[in-house]
Amino acid sequence: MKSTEDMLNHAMVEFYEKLSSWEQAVVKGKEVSLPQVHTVEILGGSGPMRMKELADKIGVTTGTLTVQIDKMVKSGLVIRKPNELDKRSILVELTEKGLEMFEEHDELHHQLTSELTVKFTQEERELLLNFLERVNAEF
Amino acid sequence: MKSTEDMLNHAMVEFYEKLSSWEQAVVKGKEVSLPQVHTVEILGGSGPMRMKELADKIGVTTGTLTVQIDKMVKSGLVIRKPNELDKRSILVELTEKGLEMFEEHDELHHQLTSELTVKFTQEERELLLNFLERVNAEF
DNA sequence: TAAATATACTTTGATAATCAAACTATATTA
DNA sequence: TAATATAGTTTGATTATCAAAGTATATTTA
Repeated sequence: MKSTEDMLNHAMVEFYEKLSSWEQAVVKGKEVSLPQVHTVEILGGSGPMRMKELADKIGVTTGTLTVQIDKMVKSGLVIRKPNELDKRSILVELTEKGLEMFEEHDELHHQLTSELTVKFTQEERELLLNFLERVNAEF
Repeated sequence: MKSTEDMLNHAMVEFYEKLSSWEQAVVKGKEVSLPQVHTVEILGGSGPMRMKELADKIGVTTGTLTVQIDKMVKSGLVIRKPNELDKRSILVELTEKGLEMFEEHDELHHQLTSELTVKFTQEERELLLNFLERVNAEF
């Protein structure tokens, strides 16, 4: 008999794997790459961010990110903004077009979330939200 | 005021992003690549699997997967097994060494899960497990 | 304060990952 | 049986990625 912790661990990994596959499938066939959507997703959720911080979140070096952001600037998704607080760094920010892409993508996530919790009562949804927020706070 | 659904959606995406960063950080500096760990994770969780199915889960073409599996066979993590039920396909299976890597990696996940739910009561953990299992079932 | 060290980002050159398309073999459908 | 579909591999070209070196600004240390 497996412990609750084992099963919880397994369920979390499974959820992650499935979301990962879903994300891959959603991006497939679009003109933007997965890392680019990932970037839009992060900037849309957290606002303008330094290169280093963004690179860490995505899991690439700043060298790699520089060329990726170059492309995204060229395609009009983001802009580089000087950071007055620390002139070594710069801030990457979504453009209007980037924000639109974020909102489109977020809408897909929203639909997915609805589908995944279609059999939940409103009370259960609120409880799940509470749990996830507490889990995220520990990260 | 945002709706519960909006917030739930946001919390799910945030959880996914954080787990994604964590995974990246855990693999960093190891001799295996992220896709390889991903493969080990999937095979460890679901057992032997056809190339096509595995490629879909990871989000790459079978061509890409063939060369990745070649490397993993060479490094002793997996083997190819004939599939008697359909001779066009083959099954990819973890070796003893691959299983060890899975268990090592799973232990890290286990630790993480413990940390993330450290402030949960046993009852809450069971409820979260129930929710996640229901969410996973809808996917 | 001045010098030394650290951090943020970019550039460059080499390596590795990825894809689409062509190819082989087996299954399924007409 | 013939035609079509599916699973996997190979190949050649493209793209992504990294490590290391270079530039500029901050921070620390002597």
